[in-house]
Amino acid sequence: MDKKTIIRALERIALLLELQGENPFKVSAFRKAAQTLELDARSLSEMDDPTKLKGIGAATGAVITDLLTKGESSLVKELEEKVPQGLVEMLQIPGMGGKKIAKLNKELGIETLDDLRSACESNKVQALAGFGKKTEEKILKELDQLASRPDRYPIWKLEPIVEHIESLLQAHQAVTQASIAGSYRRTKETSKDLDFVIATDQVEEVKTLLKETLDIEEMIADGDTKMSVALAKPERVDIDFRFVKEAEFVTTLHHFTGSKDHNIRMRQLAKEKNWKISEYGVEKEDGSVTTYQSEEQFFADFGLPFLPPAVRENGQELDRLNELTSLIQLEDIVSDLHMHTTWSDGAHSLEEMIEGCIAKDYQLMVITDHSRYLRVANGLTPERLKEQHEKIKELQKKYPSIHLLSGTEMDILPDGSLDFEDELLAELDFVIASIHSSFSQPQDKIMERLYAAISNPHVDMIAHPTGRIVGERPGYEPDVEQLLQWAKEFDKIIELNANPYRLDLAVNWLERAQELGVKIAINTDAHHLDHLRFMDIGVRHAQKAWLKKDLIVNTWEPKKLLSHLSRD
DNA sequence: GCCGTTTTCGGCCCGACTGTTTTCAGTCG
Repeated sequence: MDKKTIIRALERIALLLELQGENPFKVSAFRKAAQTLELDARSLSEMDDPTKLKGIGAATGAVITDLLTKGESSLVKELEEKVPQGLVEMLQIPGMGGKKIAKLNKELGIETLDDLRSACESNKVQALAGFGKKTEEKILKELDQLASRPDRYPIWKLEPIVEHIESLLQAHQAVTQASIAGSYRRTKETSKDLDFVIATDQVEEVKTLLKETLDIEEMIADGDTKMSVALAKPERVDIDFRFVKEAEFVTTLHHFTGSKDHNIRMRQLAKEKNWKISEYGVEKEDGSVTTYQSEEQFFADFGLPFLPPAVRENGQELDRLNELTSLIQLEDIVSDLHMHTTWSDGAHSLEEMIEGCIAKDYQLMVITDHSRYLRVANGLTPERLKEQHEKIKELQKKYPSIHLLSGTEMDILPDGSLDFEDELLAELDFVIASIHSSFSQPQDKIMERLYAAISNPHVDMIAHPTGRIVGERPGYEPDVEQLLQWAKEFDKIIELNANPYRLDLAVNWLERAQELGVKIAINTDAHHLDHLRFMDIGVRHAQKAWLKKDLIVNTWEPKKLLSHLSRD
């Protein structure tokens, strides 16, 4: 019996209880018990008695004991028999929660989505107390859209929408401050919807601007302090706008940035002081309400250092305050080790990329155009690579303020060989190896290719280690644990590719890399000058894994990095 | 269902909006 099975059982119970219309506090007690186990760093065998944990009581403890001794839970079994499977899907319908679903099931015998549709079509639903004509119409409409709507959107699809709306708001005279909030601000790799917090005294004007400018498919809610819309284009994504007074902006931003678990911990902290946090400020013991100029001030009022949005995830960040000083920050980054130019498939010349990196105050950069195998990307032949190497040497004289390194992003070929000879690799300052082809090979073949690269003494780094595209494709699915072990063994760098399409490695693997002490580079893989800004997203992604700056080689002074690279 | 160094009962984070109601329940974040 492993911990995951127990966690899933407790969550399943919570879900089934919810669908029975049970007391929400009872439901959340099972969810909390699941979370208690989840957040405990220990494995099941390392705990003396999981039923003694805070948040686990008689009922949840019995489930755990059941699973440990009998391998199954009688409560799960009982509920599975009692609650029709079809009800679970109904929770995906906006506006439908446990209470309503339970009522539909109890009063009308509805068990499936099809049952629900026909009950609505024959107007049986609007006859129920608490339901009405509008609810019935809405259910029918949502049922039609259910299959076609993705439940989460990847960060790279949302980014242009966020940029557009932020610039729209910032340009409007009635808006004093505006910011994205929610999971997007916390740099989750996917988000369910977008949340904006807007400080203004002229709510109607701002609402009008948004209504007229955005391509809105549906108004979901339209109140004095909140407007919710479903965007039609470029994605059918839901967006919430919260309107507040200037003074309340910071507490509202904090509130809607979340996460929910972070807010719960903050509210508990407030309660210990007899304070109360709401989006409108912090109510002190004497009833006065404090508002803040910045989130730094807000946290400082609780005696806390600033917690970057990216770490405000499960509440445990408040137990890791001593790690914040070593946490990677954008200002720590002094180099970018992976980028392309017009020599292969980049959009800008060597000089333009160099000037772009100088503008970022970098002390070191590596030009890493593709190798010859990647014909679609105009990959460099050995001759052109040598020519580029000479050119970079010349440019170094012209740009003394930054260390220019000559590198390559060399393909690991489908047969496991490398695209360049060792002799040529030995001449380069920095060698990246990566996979761009034959993703569907079996895992052992993929691992054979990766081993050939990582064990080669001239290879310095493996780029985008899994080849995934967030929300789009899983990549070539290597055995990442094994890859990290090899990286440790051969002392090679593993990339965190900061391009929002990739964010490769994912957070859980970055945590594992740090555990093993594997060196990491955060690189933009820029194919365009504008892509150099991805460093920010990459750093925030790294923060989600609590990566310490010492482990990240592009925080290192050029001297330290160069000595590491020339170690052999 | 779980918790308690003011509590073994009465809270549980808190507030906005909608739709159904004539004062509020349910849902959502």
